[in-house]
Amino acid sequence: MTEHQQLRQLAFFKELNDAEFEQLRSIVQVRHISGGTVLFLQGDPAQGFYLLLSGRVRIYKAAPDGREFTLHQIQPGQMFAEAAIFRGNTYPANAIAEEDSEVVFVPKAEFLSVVTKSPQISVKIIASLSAWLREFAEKLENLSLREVPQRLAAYLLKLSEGSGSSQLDLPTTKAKLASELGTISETLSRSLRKLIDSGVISVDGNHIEILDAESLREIASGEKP
Amino acid sequence: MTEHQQLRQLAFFKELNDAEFEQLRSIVQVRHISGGTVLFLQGDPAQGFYLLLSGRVRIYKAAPDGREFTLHQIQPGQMFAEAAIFRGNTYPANAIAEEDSEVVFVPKAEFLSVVTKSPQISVKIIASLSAWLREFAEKLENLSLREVPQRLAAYLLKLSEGSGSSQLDLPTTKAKLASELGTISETLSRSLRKLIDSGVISVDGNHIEILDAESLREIASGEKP
DNA sequence: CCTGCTCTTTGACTTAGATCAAGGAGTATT
DNA sequence: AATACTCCTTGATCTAAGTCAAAGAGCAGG
Repeated sequence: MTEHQQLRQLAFFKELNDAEFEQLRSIVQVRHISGGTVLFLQGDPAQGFYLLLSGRVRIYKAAPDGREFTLHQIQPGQMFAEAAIFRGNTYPANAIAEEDSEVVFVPKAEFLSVVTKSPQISVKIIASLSAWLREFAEKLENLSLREVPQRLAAYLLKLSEGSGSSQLDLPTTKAKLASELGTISETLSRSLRKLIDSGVISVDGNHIEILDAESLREIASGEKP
Repeated sequence: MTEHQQLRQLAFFKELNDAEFEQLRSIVQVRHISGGTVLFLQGDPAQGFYLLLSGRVRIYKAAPDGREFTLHQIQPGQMFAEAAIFRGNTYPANAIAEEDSEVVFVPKAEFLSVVTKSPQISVKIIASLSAWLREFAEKLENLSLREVPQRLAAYLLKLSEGSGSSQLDLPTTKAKLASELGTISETLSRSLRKLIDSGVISVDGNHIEILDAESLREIASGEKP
């Protein structure tokens, strides 16, 4: 597949006409990022935003003592850091490639001149920002109003709904998952153990099977302590 | 001031030409909301978004047991619930008028047909969503990586920067502030007491004076325990 | 196969902050 | 001025979850 085709397939570019597409294509860069590379750090001047083509990128906040909170795991096809170029002049979080990845980098200045003329692109941006917002609102709700076992149960249910199966594979290490749930690996480990011991799930490495979806739902909704 | 003038002054409408303004004006409704009225609840079908003209509206998440977390206090001139009409079909949180308020309600369907044609409006929406996103990211960082005294110190500093003075007035009750900081009034009360006892601030009702901004900054950044 | 990794689990302990309970303190209502 | 509010503070516990420490489990490289 040529780079042209690869770009054209992205949801972001799909609904553009050829002229708009060529205009954007001329300003973007495809970058190959090796696993472990930091794309940007919180506070860096925001010079553009990204679209993930392949691989995995993690967006996270970090505390001075090394603790981290994962805001989002970017999936191929998603854009990220788009808010940074519209408000404030710095990235509001850190981004790291968790494995070898390909990204499209869209420089800020050139993009802004395109976006003000193209309602189609604006709508894409708006949709993406809205999705982020919804996810963040949910994460805020989780952190402030729900405890770890509840968050874990909700996370597992969501994963299994996504795959449409009671079998699921954790997309990351458990340590990373803990950081996404706003806790640490030890606490996650204990929460998983509780679920295992009460017969709700079974765990083999990163593979999990939901044995009692009903109970899991009750735990997620807070009905079950 | 006529309603026409009042609307025209809103940042949201300011940069539109007369034709665009009239088009929008014909679809929006100005509503008078008395204090304590719930505008919408999480899960309600999203029929439109709002602009706050006057008064105060609080956006919050609620737990079944009555606990609440305040996502945002809307200030006059700001829009809210705009994400709801672009992604998902329900409001993702609750909204309540904290005092008598005037809002502009913009119905979803009519607005969507306007937005796809107007890059100016799109950019307004994008800017607002980006601002929300930044704030939510900061709140997530606070909840997951910082403890209550740190959050409180950062909040006070922000307020005083906003007013450009070491004197400041809390915009809400302390109970509401606690809910915004992700804690409860008892804990907030104790955190304030610690700051008072160490001579960093003085408190008289809802009025606070920052006596030692340097220490407050150190507490906010986590240098000082 | 051993050695040294990283990731994970489990146990013992500590702690920030929530909960429960009891008063104040200010303000409005009668 | 007495009553009844709402809001706030303080004290005494309780508990979820973080910290510290150690050991198991799986893997990669020599």
